Amino acid sequence: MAATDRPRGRADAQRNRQRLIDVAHRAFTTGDTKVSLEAVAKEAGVGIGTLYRHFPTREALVEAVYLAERGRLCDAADELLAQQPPDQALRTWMDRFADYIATKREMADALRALIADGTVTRSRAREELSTAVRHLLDAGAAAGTLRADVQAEDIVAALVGVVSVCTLPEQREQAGRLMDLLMDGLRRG
Amino acid sequence: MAATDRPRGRADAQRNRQRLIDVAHRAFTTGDTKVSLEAVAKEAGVGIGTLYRHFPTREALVEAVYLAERGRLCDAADELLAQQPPDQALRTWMDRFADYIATKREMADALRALIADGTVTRSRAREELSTAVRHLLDAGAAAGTLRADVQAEDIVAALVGVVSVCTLPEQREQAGRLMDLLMDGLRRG
DNA sequence: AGAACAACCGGAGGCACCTCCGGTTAACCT
DNA sequence: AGGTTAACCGGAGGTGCCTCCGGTTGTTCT
Repeated sequence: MAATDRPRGRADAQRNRQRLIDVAHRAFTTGDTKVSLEAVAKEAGVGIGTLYRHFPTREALVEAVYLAERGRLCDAADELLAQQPPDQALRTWMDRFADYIATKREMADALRALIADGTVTRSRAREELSTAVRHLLDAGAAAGTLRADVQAEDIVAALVGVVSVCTLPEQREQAGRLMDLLMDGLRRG
Repeated sequence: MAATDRPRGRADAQRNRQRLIDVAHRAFTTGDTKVSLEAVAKEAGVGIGTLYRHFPTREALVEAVYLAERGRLCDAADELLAQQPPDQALRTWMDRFADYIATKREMADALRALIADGTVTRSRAREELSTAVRHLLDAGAAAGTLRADVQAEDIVAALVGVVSVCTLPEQREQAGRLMDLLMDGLRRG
């Protein structure tokens, strides 16, 4: 019986995986232009094959990189609900979502690919975001301020659509207007 | 004085340009997967350099290919206004827009790139679409059924966002729901 | 017609993506 | 400790994107 309970794979594999995530994180946030995955692999000291085995698609890597931050974003939904009426909380959360994406073009592309590809990609990101939105919508429906016939997945799709189109800083205002419009459609009466 | 009034460049250049458009049109609509521009050039019997000189970006080629069809789509806005109340006309036009894009993933990508890039790309496509939407919005505002404080460019961006996220046939329903939501936000009272 | 030149042609080349598979090695078992 | 093996490693290679520039040709002017 091993002392360690299921080491979950080889040690070198885990080390490489973490190294790749760290390097990618730095490259994504530092770089102003599109990051080359080959460069990430090289800087992490592994071959390109290793990178692709750990992260079969670019999106998979991006998702792993932003796992923690996305968790905080989703948690914020419940926290906002404790401080504001549901409809206001939803609107605030939308801004947080836009902020979250703002510095991470990679993330916007990844999310769009995830939704548009539409394969059975039950991605974790999509799941978490839908759950967060659902909490907000349910609270609003219970309070009577938001419509009850809206699907959380649709709102996530809408938000991803907005940020996919409004990627540049100077388009931030437009994103705000579109989210306002969305809210107008979501309110009751 | 030449009989022809300004031949607009060399004859072979024009021939090649048209050939590229024809081949690309066939390739875009026939192909199920992403089209290789190298393949288009080869099938048109020209070098890749010639293709890129005529169409500096992939978007430029796509725009040229769908010029006529897009013109018809934009004309439809005015025709719809002659047959339906403005708000209904707008909603119908949104469906036409989605249909237009449906068989042309290339077009959706091109439009998104055009809007997101946000450079001074005063593209013809963007211009025409905005004009069509503006007619619909203005008519609705005059009739009092639609809000008057909405910018046509925002609606175009929203529609492009929707179709960028709902590209697959099975996501067509979701696109419809999002457009309904958008309309709810646009109506007055 | 013939010359001169601006415009056009086309492919080689550099970069990045992603796949595939033979060699290597950490983990486990006896 | 030593053997077995499943899992991992990594880079060569095929494809597509896009640029660049020397050679070619249609057009125009005399």
